[in-house]
Amino acid sequence: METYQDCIVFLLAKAYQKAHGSLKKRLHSYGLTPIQFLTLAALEQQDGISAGEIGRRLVLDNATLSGVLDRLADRGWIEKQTDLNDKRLLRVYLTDKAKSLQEELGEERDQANAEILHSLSVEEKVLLKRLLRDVQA
Amino acid sequence: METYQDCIVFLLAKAYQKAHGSLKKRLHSYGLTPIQFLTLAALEQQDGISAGEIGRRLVLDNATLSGVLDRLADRGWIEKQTDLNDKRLLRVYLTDKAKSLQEELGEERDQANAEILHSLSVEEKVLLKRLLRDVQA
DNA sequence: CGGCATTATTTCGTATACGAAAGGACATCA
DNA sequence: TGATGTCCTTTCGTATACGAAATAATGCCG
Repeated sequence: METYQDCIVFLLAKAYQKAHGSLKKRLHSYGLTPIQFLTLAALEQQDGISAGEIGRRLVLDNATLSGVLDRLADRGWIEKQTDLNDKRLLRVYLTDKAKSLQEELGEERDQANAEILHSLSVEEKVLLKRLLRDVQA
Repeated sequence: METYQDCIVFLLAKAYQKAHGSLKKRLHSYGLTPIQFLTLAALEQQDGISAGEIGRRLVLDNATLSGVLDRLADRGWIEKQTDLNDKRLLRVYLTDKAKSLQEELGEERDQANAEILHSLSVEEKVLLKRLLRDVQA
């Protein structure tokens, strides 16, 4: 008989739960959540993109992102700015604070990744990432 | 340079997001969410276990489970009953409605699992499940 | 040019998540 | 037996998620 333990939704949920918790702890002292961190990471790749564009890249609902950006702005990580040519667009820019902590945060992310995957071999780590990408696609 | 796309937290989040959405759609006509479904599945393995025991098995926070059980009870899927020998324990029982829909729901779960993993070979499906269990451990 | 579909964002309602505190019940030990 | 500590559950505050409705701005078509 199939049980909930075999359900891929359960397995993914629990693996994500653990991974999320691991990164969350490492970011706690910065006052950032994993999602807020990912939002900053998207902006590091391309600063000034719009809210909608961030949502597309991170596959985040606009409704969710709206609150995330509010909190990031409140705490001085980003600045929101309406595009002058198209006033529908909300452009988002990293602040100096965010830029100066970029490297430190990257190290926390690397350490979290290592911690989460510590029980896997190098080949398994690569394989898992590929399989997860295949599932998403 | 490492990017957010390589971050295991991101990959797990997005794979989970997709899997969760797939099961969610299939359960929608029953008025159940994936978590509520998993809670019923845990009770199918052992009816009458306590709220805390469900939380341990599903690795769900008690605070979360409290609301989940409320909604399941409101909608007639379970019955809550305080243990007479230890009044701290809240024992949870499936209703006839839940039992009668058990098989149907199992089929929805199987179809969701198949849909989520359709791009993987049989070996890859097995492998992914093992890797996810290793990550959790 | 004016009406209207389209696009971008926010707001709302509901449902997880989770740390922490609160509350009641049990157990133990002096 | 009574004080204390522990266990179980709920409540509270905050942060995702997401469908759907609301709002605002743009673009296009007649």
